[in-house]
Amino acid sequence: MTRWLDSDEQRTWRAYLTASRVLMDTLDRELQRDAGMPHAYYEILVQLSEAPGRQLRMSELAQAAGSSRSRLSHAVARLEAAGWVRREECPTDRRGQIALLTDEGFATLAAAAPGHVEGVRRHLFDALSPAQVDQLRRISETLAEHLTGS
Amino acid sequence: MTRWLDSDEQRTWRAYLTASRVLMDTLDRELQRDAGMPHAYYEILVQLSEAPGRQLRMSELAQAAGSSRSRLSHAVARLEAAGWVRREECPTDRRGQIALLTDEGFATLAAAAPGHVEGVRRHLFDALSPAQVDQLRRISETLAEHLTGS
DNA sequence: GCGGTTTTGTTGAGCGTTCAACTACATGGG
DNA sequence: CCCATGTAGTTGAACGCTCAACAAAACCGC
Repeated sequence: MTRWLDSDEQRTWRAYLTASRVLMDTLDRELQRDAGMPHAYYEILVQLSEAPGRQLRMSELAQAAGSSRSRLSHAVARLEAAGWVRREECPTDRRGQIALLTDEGFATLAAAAPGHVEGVRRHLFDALSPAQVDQLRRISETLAEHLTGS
Repeated sequence: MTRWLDSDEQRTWRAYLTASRVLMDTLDRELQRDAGMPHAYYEILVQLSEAPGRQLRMSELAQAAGSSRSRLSHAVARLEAAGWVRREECPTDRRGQIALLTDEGFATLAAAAPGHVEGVRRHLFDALSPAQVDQLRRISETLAEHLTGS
């Protein structure tokens, strides 16, 4: 007994798929072009930059950036090679590693941010009315809660 | 003169990022587990299944599935190896290739569809009110038009 | 404390995507 | 007709992600 989508739902799903794919692809390409990093790496740098002391345990960083531990491990290896992040031992847990945003990493992020924010504004917010922005926020928050809850 | 995001916009953007990432990751993982293919490949099969004669020119298929030509080329190579798609020469354009959904491919798609649709319903539509579904449709359609227009 | 379980983080292989380069064919102006 | 330009599709390398396997340390009940 499959609960198929009615035609309204189908239209919604298709539109959502297209819009989110094109939006993400566009922002990802812009970021790669202008800052030399994919959006996932940008997210990691942002999370670190907002953390106290610009540092986080790998697990917390993974959670914050919405990444798997494995993915983060690979990513931080690259970011470390680029000189944007450093790893340190965790004093309270000998298994732990602390990822730390370097000054160079912070500078790179600061240089990339304006262009990226401009892209988000141009490609997303400029197209929507204030009411729609509000709707999108409620929908997204509901959805995020629903998805992480189950 | 960067037009930064105000705190409402920032909250919206973060929520959107999280929700869409988790939603897509979840559906992708389910599809990989249950049907042995990533969501992008599923999309390709769907597009072929809805095309007249279950076939499309590579370029049209790329457009329909929201894929680059290169990506599609690699993907169809895999789908062909799996026996789900066949390639044929195009009679009217000797550069052209026609991708054709095989019976086996159609059967695989038919087997995968109920589970996937159920996932879309559970993870997306079940969380939203009818009004929100309508809002999401309008937002997505506006966005898709805005993005492909520029 | 001891032994099983959980948690933390890494690793390597396999896969999918991107990008640039390339071939082959079509098209249109002179 | 011919050459320049554009279009269709493929290819290989580099890169990022996923998954399963793993080592090391922490935790916990007894």
